[in-house]
Amino acid sequence: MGHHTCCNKQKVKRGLWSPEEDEKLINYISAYGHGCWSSVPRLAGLQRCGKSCRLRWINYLRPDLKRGTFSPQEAALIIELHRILGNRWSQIAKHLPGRTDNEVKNFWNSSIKKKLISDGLSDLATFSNLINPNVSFEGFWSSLNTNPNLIPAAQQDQVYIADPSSILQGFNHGDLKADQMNYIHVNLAPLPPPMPLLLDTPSYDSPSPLGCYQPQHQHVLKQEDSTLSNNGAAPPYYTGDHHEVINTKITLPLDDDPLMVPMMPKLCEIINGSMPYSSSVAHEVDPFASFSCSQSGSTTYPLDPNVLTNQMEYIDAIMSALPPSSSSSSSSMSLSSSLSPSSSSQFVVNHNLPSTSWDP
DNA sequence: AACCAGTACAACCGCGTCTCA
DNA sequence: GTGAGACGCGGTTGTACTGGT
Repeated sequence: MGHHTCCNKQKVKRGLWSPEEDEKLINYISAYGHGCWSSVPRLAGLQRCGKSCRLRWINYLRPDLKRGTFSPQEAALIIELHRILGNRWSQIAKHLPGRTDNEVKNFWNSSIKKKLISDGLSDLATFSNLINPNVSFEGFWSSLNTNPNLIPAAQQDQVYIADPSSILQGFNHGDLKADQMNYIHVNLAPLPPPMPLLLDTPSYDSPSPLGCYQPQHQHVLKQEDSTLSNNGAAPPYYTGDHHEVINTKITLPLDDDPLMVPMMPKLCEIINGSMPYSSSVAHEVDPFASFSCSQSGSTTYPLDPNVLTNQMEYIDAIMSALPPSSSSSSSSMSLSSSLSPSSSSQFVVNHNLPSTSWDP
């Protein structure tokens, strides 16, 4: 248990930051930028190590932070992203504008994790309850049985796949990180045929190295702060108070990240039928629709494979489908506003989503 | 009022990765 | 190619706060 190398050189203060220290740091970075963090404390007149300054700035003082409690939509998004990405908090936080990895991690450990454990249910079940607390796990699960695109109910006990990697190879999707294998029994249970690549879809960009196709202008994004860039990949940054999303196309960070799980069929896709079975009509997918359709709603399952060909698009779809958050500066857009002019929804779902409140 | 347990979250730490001389 | 320093990430700890007794 030692200190940072930069802290060994001089006596540094530790512990909570005082308002005066905050002010010094804000003033310095506002005027000069942080540059080399190791030199920031000296130049800013702080008795702190550079690492501590960096952390304080990133997690607390940065002006684009949202702060405040997490909205139900953000909570649901975190749960779903965690299901996909595991404990990669920085990756998760990139999809929650104004939130830091530390904040997301703390929220997970203090609230969500506890709730999942106390409920004694899988994250899947709890997620469905979060989205629509009026739908029981049994009801949610029964909706799986009534989806004509799924395997017969009698086979749904066979959710465990001894060697999921062989299944993934069938999708030509590469490797999985070990901790993500835990989810495969959920994600791949009702396994469809391999997803065909759509090589000549005009609305899609050139293929990524993984063979995925990236939709252009599915969302309109603005990267507001170049310092937040992710090696050129542009996570969805939004324009602060205006809840407005402007500019550019989706890019995928999959290229440089061998740990990123490529296109697995997701439970939501399976449930709402967005798996590759037929149809050439493109449609938008509401990943949450399946969580709210099990009881009284009339549901037509979409059958089109043209969407969600990888997990990042899947995440984007989740974010698009989330209703505007009352407390958030909007990581989420309304579904309608996220629809591209050329693609209209081809499926009918009675959402009947009650307003939910996050009550850990 | 005092104590205690639980909670939230700020901050620290170690380690892996990156950059550059 | 290599080593040192910087950076970034995830796990963990420490502390302030809150509510119950």
